[in-house]
Amino acid sequence: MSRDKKVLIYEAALSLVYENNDLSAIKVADIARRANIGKGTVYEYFHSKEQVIGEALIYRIQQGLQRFARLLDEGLSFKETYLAFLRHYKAMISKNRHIYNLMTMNPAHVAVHAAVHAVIYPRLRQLKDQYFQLMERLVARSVEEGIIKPDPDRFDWQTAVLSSITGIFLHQQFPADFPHLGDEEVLEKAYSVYVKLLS
Amino acid sequence: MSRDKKVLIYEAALSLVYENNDLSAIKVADIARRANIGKGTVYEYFHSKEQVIGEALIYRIQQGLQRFARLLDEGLSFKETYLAFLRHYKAMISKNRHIYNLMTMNPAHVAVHAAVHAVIYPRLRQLKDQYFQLMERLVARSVEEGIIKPDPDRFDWQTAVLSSITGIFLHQQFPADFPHLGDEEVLEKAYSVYVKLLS
Amino acid sequence: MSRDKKVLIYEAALSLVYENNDLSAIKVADIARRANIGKGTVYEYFHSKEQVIGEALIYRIQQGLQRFARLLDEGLSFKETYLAFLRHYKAMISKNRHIYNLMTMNPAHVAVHAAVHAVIYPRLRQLKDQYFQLMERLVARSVEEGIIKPDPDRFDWQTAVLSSITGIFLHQQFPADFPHLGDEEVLEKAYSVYVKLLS
Amino acid sequence: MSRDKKVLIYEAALSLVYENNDLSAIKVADIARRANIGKGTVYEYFHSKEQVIGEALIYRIQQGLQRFARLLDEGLSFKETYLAFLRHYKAMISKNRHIYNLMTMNPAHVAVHAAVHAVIYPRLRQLKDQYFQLMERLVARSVEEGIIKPDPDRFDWQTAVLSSITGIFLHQQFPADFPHLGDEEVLEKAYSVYVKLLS
DNA sequence: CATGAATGAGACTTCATTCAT
DNA sequence: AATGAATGAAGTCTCATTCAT
Repeated sequence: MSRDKKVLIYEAALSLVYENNDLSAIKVADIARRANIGKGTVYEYFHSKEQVIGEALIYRIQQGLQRFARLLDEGLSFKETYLAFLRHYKAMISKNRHIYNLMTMNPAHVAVHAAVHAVIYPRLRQLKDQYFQLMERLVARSVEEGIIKPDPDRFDWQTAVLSSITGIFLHQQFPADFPHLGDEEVLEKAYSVYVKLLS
Repeated sequence: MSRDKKVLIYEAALSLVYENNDLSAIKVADIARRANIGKGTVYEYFHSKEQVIGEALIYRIQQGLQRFARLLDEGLSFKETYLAFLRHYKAMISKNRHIYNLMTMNPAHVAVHAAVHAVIYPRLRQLKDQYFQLMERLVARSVEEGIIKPDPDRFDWQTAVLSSITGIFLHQQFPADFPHLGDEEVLEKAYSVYVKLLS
Repeated sequence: MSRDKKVLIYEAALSLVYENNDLSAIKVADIARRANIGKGTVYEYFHSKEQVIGEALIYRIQQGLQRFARLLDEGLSFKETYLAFLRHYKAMISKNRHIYNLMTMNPAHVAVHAAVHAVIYPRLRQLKDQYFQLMERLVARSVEEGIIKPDPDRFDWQTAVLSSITGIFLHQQFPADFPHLGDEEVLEKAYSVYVKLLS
Repeated sequence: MSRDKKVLIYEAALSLVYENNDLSAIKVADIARRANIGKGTVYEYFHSKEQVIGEALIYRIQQGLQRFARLLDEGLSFKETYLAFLRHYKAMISKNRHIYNLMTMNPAHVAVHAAVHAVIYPRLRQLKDQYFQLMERLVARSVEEGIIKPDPDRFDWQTAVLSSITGIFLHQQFPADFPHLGDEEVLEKAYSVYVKLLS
């Protein structure tokens, strides 16, 4: 019961995260209203607003990891898997714009409220490791299929994956700059970035 | 005199942006204290806190653009110029961690307070165009020097540049993951990402 | 429950209106303290300070109208009713001096803060109409009793009533100027003003 | 020189009093701008904002008294003088509406900021006496001309004069209620109120 | 368990007043 | 004498959190 209610609150908080683009603009009252519960009830399950949002973000990341793990188990080819992975990223990015926009222009932009960060940080490191472990399985598959050279450097393949994602971001953020490029073409390009960097 | 005082306030605000990692956590009182002026003085020069922070960010971006433009005029080789550009980025990123950290793990993270964004947005587009125009000059130089293939696609070279930066980010954020890589090696790798993607 | 708390706040605000003689000098903190509630609670029931004060004034006017209506239903003679009406006015005036004082000396004096006025205005017109409708009933009674001429002009009887009130004001404001006049004599004079103007 | 500058500031303040309908909404910066002088200059001539506004009001009242005195010396008939007096009142009222509107509906409305009042009060009493002395001369003339009964009671003639003014107010505030009445007719009615009450 | 009314700390912003020029 | 940049006290309003029901 307690588990369900927590998830209900997570989903409410996340839907607001997607809409607001600024974590500190999210109010406890909003979360409660979105979840159709009383404001006080939120505090039956969490100590603070920051804990709600922080845990909600972690919850979403974990979902992404599970989905990624399931995708890896489907036995698809590397390319199919990689494209599915990128498509998922694309979908997530589209829920919350502005991110890339500001980031590339000036690194002096900001990610999360310090208090939320304090909640997330201890578990984020571990989630990141899980994430890259899954990614490593995917990379291994591309080696097995002979698509890239064997035994790529850890830094190189991580850069390669992030570069693929970067292309996706770029297209998503400034579609008007690339009228000649359709969604599928961008995915192909992103795939080819990976291949080029690791061949 | 108005100009000097505004710059004083910009610098105070930016120093807090670097420290705080969350724009809405910055208080006008902090900015004033940091600038060694009274709270009310801030409002002699700006209409709102959001305007202060928004314009301060734009000010910093413009500084970066000027610096980039000067760098391009120094007549260095492409590689020297590109590495200098990446070094500058690296320095800026180091002032404000967390950005990449959260962004790559989950795009459901957030950039700026809506009110700040409203101040920035109208001018950001234009600054981005200037930025990419300068970048285009740099790319052209790499073509002239025969380092990459002629006439690269707009999307491809933008992706290539951003991928170089991505590698820098990665190393900066998780140095512990790459104990074998020194700063200069990472810059070389970032350079080679650009070359590989556009050859 | 919302209703009771609103009335509590109205009464607190009105007691301050009576004391302060300047609406914009009233602070939300004062209202809250007077009502024995927290500052924030005021904002649970009202959007702004101006709304509190504006609605409180309307509330008091409505009370006066209800009282007036009840008085009319008591079946007293015209003179008894009219004197009771004037006595009530007198009591209200005594709560807030200065009004007449300044008004008659120079019309360049001011009534209410613009923001309060914006709250009041839309409903004030309607309340005024109710007020004059009740007054019309009273006037009709004086006709029935043969005290004044039938079918008095609207402007004339309104002027007559206000002139009665004016006498009351005058006595209230400058009692030292009229040491020979007791309260009841003034009421008699005010009554006779009405009769003289409409006979 | 000092005198001229003070008058300049008085006029600026008064023009704002007429516009604002709420004394505490008037800012020193506004007064200075309106007078085309620096904000600091205001404080060369006055100790506080309240002193500026308070003295400006007194200045205007004194002007009215002088004008009234001059009018009395013109040797016009009582009726001509009385109508001229009422016309002047009418003109002043029209500069600042809302006054009557609120006053008659609820005496719980407010006149002036307490601090302004403190400036005005000591001199207002004396001005009022001057005002009623002039008025007494006017009343005496109506006796001489045989328009009213000799030796009217002080309270009665003050009430009569104020009742005349009340009619003017009424018409000014709610012109839509009296479409059948023109400006001159109202003045005639106001005159006749005086006559009826004192005959 | 669930609620939401009540709270008050804390942030933004205004503006009368000062004072160095 | 005149100025207006600088100031900070003071006031409005928000919202996370509590707690009695």
